[in-house]
Amino acid sequence: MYTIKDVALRAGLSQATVSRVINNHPYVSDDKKIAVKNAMEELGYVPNSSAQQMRNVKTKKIAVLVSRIANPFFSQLVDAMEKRAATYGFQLILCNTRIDKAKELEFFKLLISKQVDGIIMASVENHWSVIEPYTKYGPIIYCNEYDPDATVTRVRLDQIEGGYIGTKHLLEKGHFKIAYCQGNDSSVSVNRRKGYLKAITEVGIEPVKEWMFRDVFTIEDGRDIFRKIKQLSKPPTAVFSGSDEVAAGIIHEAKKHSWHVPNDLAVVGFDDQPIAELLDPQITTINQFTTDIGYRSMDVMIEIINKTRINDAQDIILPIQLIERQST
Amino acid sequence: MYTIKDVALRAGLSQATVSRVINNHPYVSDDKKIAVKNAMEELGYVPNSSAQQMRNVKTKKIAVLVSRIANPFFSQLVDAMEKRAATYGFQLILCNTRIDKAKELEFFKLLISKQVDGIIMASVENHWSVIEPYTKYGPIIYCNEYDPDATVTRVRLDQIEGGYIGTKHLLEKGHFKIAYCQGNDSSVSVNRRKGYLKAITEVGIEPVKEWMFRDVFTIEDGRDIFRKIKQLSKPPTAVFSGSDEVAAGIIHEAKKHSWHVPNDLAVVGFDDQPIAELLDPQITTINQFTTDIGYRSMDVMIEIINKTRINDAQDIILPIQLIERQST
DNA sequence: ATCATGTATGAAATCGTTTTCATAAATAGA
DNA sequence: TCTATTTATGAAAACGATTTCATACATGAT
Repeated sequence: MYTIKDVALRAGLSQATVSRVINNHPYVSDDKKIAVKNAMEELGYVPNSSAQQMRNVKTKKIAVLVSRIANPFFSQLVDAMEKRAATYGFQLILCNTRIDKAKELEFFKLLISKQVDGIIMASVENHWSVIEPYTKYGPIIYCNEYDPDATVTRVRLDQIEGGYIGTKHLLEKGHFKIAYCQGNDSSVSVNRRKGYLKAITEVGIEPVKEWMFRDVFTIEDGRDIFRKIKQLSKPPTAVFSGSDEVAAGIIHEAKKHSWHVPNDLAVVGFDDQPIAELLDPQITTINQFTTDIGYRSMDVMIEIINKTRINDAQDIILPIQLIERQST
Repeated sequence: MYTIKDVALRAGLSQATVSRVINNHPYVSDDKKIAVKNAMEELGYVPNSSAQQMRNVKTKKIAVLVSRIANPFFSQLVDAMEKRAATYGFQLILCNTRIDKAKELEFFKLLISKQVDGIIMASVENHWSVIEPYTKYGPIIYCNEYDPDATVTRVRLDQIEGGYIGTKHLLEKGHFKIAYCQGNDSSVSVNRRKGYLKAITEVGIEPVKEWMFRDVFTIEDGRDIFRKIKQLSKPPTAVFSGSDEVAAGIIHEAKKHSWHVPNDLAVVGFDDQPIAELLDPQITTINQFTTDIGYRSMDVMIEIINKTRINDAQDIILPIQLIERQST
């Protein structure tokens, strides 16, 4: 394992000069520059990152918090983030919080101990008041999560609008009994519900408690939802589900019980995942332009790290779009 | 930002004693131990990782190379790896090689510059002879990739068997004209093809060049394959596709062109992804037990890092299983 | 009482870089 | 020609931890 000392020795120069070449500082003559580069090449020398970081060089690492990378929405999002990060020479540290508050907090240690230059929170479990103290250790931004209290940049979609246009679409299709599924009480869910409620109350419909489902995340959860709906004395005729996975579960189970989608039950998904187009019937869904959110969040984070942008309480809102297919 | 010096000052002790408490070394009296812990607590002190790593403390980070995290097989695999890594206090650095040899080599710098304790290669682009020189900088293992030359631990599935049982299944269903799809020439693809060829030649069938498709990865590629098959003067009656995504593309496009699956065209997938169960018809596929490969690889890597296992040319082979559904 | 051993602590060296400071040579301006 | 500035280089300090070395006090055996 070679150090800068070895390179200096081999080039017949001082460590300082080698360091200057590495960080291409001015005032190094061309011949020495070449001598150093040759020595580095010959030894296969790569600077020890820990030593560099001790001198306040950036780690070029960014932690990305997601609840679970196996969720296609997140894996697509992270894929986009990684792609953009790589073009700037940054690495991603993958942090699965698994919807666990304590686990989420643990990851902030990466910032305190200077293992990362910043944190992108693509999922957030804790309230802002508990996250805020960590901001003094480095930049934290929100991605796809919205907390009005958070005094940092929030790259996100208008989830209220998402809930609104999805529900509105069902209303226009003639449905008045619309169920609503959500995961946990994240800002995303809360805002989508606001949109849903806005749409139905606009036309004078009261929300029905039995049609509001919580903690619905997976395909299997979707199947459960269908079974529950089927057992209701007054079942809804449409469901606004929180994701395409849930929608797929509902639709698949409905077919198994010989319900016709959309005639017996209309279903709206969310995310426009590949599966939405493949299922029979194809799923009407809401496109979140995942790749764009990923790119944009990473751009913002890198700008903040490079100090070409300040991290204030600012919303960057990206568009959202209904894609009508066969499930409604 | 507090340092060990601040903690020492506050506790009225030396840095050495504080360090001893952090690394719980023996020979520290209980009262001082408590004093140090209180001081650390009060200041919210977390040791600077770079400084620790300078003294050869482990980084507790492992790089995972995959071709693309958005591929559900990889995101599931990485999810499992992260879960297991977290229980040992390790973080994952996500490296998307995007099937690029140069990009793959870049990631080895993480090892040379001591930013990670080891590398798990869940995809490999370069030949072993170019990877081998990096092994002197730290442990590298293969996961789900098989290179007989590689003199490191390889956690993998018997892909020859996978290709064999999938093809055999089609033969038993009465198909003799079986097409074969693969991605690039990775060890996985090469071995599966061996299994495919073994199965057909066993019953005296000659491989047909027009039925061997390459560079097939995505749902869209699957659709292409169907269109190509449809145009053939002598089309196959069955396809062994490289993944459930490809299978889904083929099946979906076939339905669109009013071909009946499996009567007009039988399709075998690979991976047993969620989609395999949701599609109509459901996809007959081969289960790779992704979670198990992830867990096992991470166990092996951590054992090697902890020096409780040596990293020799050893194969750890996990089982593989055919799941018969409706597409065959 | 004396010596060996085990326990407890701190001063200072160390890890591999970057940066400051000092100094010397080269160039430019008068 | 003389001074001021720019260019070029190296010695040594600094970053924040861990570890070695030295030292001192207890304890126990003789």
